[in-house]
Amino acid sequence: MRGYGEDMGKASPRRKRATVHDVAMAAGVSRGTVSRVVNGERYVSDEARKAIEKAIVEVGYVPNTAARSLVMQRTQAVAFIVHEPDRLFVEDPNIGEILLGANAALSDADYQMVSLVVDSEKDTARVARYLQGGFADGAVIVSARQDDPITRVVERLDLPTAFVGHPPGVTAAWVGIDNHGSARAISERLLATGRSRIAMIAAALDRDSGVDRLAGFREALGDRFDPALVEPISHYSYTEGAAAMRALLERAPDVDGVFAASDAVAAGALETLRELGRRVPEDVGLVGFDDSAWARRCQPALSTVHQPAGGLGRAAAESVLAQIRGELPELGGILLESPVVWRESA
Amino acid sequence: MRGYGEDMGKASPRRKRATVHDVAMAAGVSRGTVSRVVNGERYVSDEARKAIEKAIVEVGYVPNTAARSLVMQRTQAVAFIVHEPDRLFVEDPNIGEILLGANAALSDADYQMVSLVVDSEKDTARVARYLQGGFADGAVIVSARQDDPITRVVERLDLPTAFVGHPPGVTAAWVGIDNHGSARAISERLLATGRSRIAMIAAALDRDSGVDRLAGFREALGDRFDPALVEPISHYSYTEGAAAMRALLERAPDVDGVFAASDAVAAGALETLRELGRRVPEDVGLVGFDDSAWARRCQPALSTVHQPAGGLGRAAAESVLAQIRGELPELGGILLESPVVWRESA
DNA sequence: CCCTGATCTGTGCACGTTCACAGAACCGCC
DNA sequence: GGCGGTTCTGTGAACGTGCACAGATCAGGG
Repeated sequence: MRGYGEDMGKASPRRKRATVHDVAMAAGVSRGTVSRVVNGERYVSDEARKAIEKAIVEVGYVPNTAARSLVMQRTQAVAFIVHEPDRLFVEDPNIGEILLGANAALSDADYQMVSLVVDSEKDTARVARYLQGGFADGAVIVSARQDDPITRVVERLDLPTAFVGHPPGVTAAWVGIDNHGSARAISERLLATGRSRIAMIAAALDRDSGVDRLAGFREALGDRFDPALVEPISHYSYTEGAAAMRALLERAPDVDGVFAASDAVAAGALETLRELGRRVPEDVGLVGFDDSAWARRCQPALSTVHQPAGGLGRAAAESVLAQIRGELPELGGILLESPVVWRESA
Repeated sequence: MRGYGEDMGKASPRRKRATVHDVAMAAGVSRGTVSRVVNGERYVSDEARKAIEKAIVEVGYVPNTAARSLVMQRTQAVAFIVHEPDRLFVEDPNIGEILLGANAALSDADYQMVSLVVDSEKDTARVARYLQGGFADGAVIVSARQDDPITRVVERLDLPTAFVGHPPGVTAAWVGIDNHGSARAISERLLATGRSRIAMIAAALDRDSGVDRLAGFREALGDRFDPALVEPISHYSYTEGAAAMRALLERAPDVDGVFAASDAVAAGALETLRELGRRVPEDVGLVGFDDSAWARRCQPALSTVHQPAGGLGRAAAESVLAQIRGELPELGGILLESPVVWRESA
């Protein structure tokens, strides 16, 4: 099947892509005019426009993104950076929804989303290099830690950025929910149902969300706050939640209310409670946080705080887009509503 | 810290990035030599190499990706395309793991992963345009449907591609599991535990996975297969699973075994069984498919088929990378092991 | 008849990189 | 000293696009 002497053999491994020049040739005009049509500018005669539009479909022209972004100094792409241990990325239902929300906002604005999972240090270097390579016009960053190298890179490049959640010490734009207030609200209602020995399984205290939820809990309980009834765990995970509940019951068998820092944690706790024969909500009231799929599927369904995950992603992406347009980011961040949802578990 | 009136005003909005030229100036050599150092070629004197390496960190040089991909005709990026209704993307635990597996393989090869969620028709057009724009050197495609426009675009561009799952009529590379064989295996063991009225909740019959699982079930049951005991649903979802189980029990109250097409479906079915007072596994044996987080957390834990989701993503990505290197894709696809896992539910 | 302004079109340059090529410097050897 | 080979370096393309600029054409008015 190798072609004969006809210069370029037929069935070449990959057909050369048509350029703006080919379109110009086919339409009998110059590159500049084609460029004007493609970018929808004024000052093009109807005749030329029609000929060019016809030529475009004929030769199958699609603009070369690399060339365009080289000359335009922008890529029409925004990075979605999630900084989590791999496992959690899968487990945490919020991240998927945040991703979809951000993706929707970016799609609407005709931007691409490049998602980067950074876990190991090697990944950190790779992502930093990538961002410095100028491959993205902005970044949405999820669950950054304190003193995060990625955060530093982004700040140094002063790339349009929005964080989901509010990493301490960062001045960039962020969107989030009022973890403190919501935690207080759900803890207060737990109190109002007549519980007296209320514990908390506090997770992710290296993150603002974890710290704030604990603070809200503490504030709600006031004098009745007992440090011995706080069980800290490292991640928002089911298994750690189950273990923490077990530890808590050993230490204080008389607990009658538990605020778990997330629905996954609550689901784990619920499992332990069931194993140890405690009825929920009769013996122990249990509440979670996130309003994820867990909450609705637990038996009994969890009372929890509704987290507008999709909205967070969308808002963060929109903030990045606004900054790309040259607008200044909102100072102090954006807070989205996160109402308490009451179900059967408390 | 701001400089004085030296031409370029102080605090300029964005500092111009250093180019290969700046490095050459600083090191007192030419562009070509810098390029050779950056790309690790031979024929560079130690002296020049040292001076250039020093200059690179001094001026903070990072290669411009757009310029490089323009001249190299490749982007060092692979698209990860997931074609699902948004909700399912979040619910389906496999997709997250597939994504991570693919991401890991691509990272190892120093490729970027661009993830594209296509749901609406608008998204289809956008993604097609994106791929035609030459922004990716290859594509991993998850859960394509029959007669998928994206599939057609990819074929037309003859872009290095690998599918996760085996869309009918597609000749490109794919990786998957033996849905047929695994479904048969788990159905046979269900039979072996002495069940006689065995039903199946069959999902996603517009996809190869759904069709194959049903076929495997049918083959295992042989003469005992009863079409009236097959309840079809459209997606692998919890809620549909719950509803299907209800319908099944109304139609045939004496079922004593159920093969649900996925763990999520099984979890829904389990919920219904519990509500209607059937004990699992005593009254009804129940098995799922996927070995997702659902399976371990159900009460009782589900017997199921282990699906190596991360491995599928990794294998698909590696196939794409191989094709980019110019190797021919494996004909007939790659099958990964998917062993049956026995737990308490059957 | 020329000038002014509006509309439309073509051309050269720049973006930052890689690659092919030409040439310089050095070595050892006849 | 000349010569072939190896090692090293600089230079001019090219990749495909957008943009600034210079012209071209045309209409209308003094």
